[in-house]
Amino acid sequence: MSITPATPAARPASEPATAAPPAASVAASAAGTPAPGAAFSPLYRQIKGLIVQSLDRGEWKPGEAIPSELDLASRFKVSQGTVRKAIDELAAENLLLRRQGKGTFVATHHEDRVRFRFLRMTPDDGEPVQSDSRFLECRRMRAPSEVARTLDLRGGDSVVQIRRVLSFDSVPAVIEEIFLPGAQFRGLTAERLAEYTGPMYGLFETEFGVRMIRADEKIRAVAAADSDAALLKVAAGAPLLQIERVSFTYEDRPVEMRRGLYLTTHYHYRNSLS
Amino acid sequence: MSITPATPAARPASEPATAAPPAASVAASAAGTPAPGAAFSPLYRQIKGLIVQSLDRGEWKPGEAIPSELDLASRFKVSQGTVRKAIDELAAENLLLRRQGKGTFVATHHEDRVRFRFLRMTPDDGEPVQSDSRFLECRRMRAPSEVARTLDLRGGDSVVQIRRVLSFDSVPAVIEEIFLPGAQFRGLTAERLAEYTGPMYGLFETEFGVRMIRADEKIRAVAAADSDAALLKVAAGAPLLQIERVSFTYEDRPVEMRRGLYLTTHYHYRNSLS
DNA sequence: AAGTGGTCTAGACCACGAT
DNA sequence: TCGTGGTCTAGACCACTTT
Repeated sequence: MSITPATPAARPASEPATAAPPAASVAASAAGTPAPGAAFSPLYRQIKGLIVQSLDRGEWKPGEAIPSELDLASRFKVSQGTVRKAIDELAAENLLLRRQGKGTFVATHHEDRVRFRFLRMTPDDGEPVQSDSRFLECRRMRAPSEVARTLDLRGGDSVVQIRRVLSFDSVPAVIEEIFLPGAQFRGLTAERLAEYTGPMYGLFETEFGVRMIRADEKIRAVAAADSDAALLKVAAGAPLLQIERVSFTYEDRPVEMRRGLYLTTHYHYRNSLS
Repeated sequence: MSITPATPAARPASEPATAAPPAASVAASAAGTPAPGAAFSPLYRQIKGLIVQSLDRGEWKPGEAIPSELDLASRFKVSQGTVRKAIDELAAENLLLRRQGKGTFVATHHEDRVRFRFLRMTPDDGEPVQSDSRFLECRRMRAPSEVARTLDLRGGDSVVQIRRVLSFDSVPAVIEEIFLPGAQFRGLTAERLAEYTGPMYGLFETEFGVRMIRADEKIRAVAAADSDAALLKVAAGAPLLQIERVSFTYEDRPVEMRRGLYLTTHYHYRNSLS
């Protein structure tokens, strides 16, 4: 990234009167003479990076509007079209949300549309049901090696371990174990979790400034262990859907590791391939 | 769709000398005066529809290049930018594939990149392994009511039923049952299937002109029935991943219904949420 | 009426691949 | 060298929302 927030477009102060705009050459010079093997980065992608940086450092909060395209264009000293293309990509990645006539907004987990992208369990018949969660555990511990590895922590770093049971219509259907980096979730307690109503990622976002953007999942069918079977009120050995999820925030930094066991007799995991 | 293939851009033959191009008004007039409640459809989306029609009727075959942006622009009597935006969306939906310097190509299941979007089973360690399939059945029958419903067929229409076992490293790991509309798959026999090497969707595409674009899946954990357990060489009741898939071709027409049972002791289903 | 994002055009130039 | 897609700009106008 050769364009810095301080001097957004480090370009030669060319005369604006120039008939043929040296557009692409500006991008090339801004990106510096590309070293052999260095990837060419178009202007709009650099602008995109700057916007992500601003999102990351919380310059605009989830739910808020970001500056208009023309504002950003003048701030970065590029044309509106270039800003537009940067925002287009960010909107396609669901980091931003465009609303014609109103502005462009930072996506938030407090909206259903965002929430259902990360909540894939659906009742076989009928509409989504409100889930209610009972917390079994919420404690701090040194990160187990596997957790440290996937969350990119050092061996001795602390993590928060959460265990909970989710029920649909008062029927227990999900067991979840969650690991979060302790440093980013100071003050997270069982009470905070219990008293909060709404999506968990919403809590992370508003209370701890950590926004989940993307997640990778590994899905398997497993037999219920005795303890899990008891919590879900099924026979030991009953088939359960196991989902291991690693969630990422801006710039692909991992911030959550989650293992869920799902009873799928009346619910299924929906997915779309394309 | 008010622009027809015959008269692509049914616009008033305005003088090209006009300084201020009546671009947007053209789109509006092309779309007709929108009835109250009728959605406004921008020009590039109408162009996109025309391109999809051409793809659908096989004007350009999978793997082939479509005409250049300038060619399409002059064919449709719009600017290159408008064609570009239409193609951008089609590329984002994986119907087309852009290659700088070479052209824009119709996506094909004979490419790995496309194939792995529909093949989500991955070994826990190591790289993807070639699967080999044994066909248990391939016969024609009247569509069962559930199949007829999801494939949008009439009650008495014929379907092809295929049953097969997939093995990784000679270890049986998947049982699949597939239903296809008989009318679109005339001449599909067990022999044709057995002698064909490569992805099944590739066969559908080149032999029957049916291109899979998108699929919806419902995923569950189930206990292995006796017959399935025997095929997979596991104990009855063993947990299996069950995936029900409905695949769609152009214009969202359903063309395949598939039910798979997966042994996930050494493999998992990978997914990315965003 | 003013401000925002959305569409459309036209033209210049760059990066890439084939010739 | 040429043709392809890719980037960038500038300007006009449309659609939607709020004032």
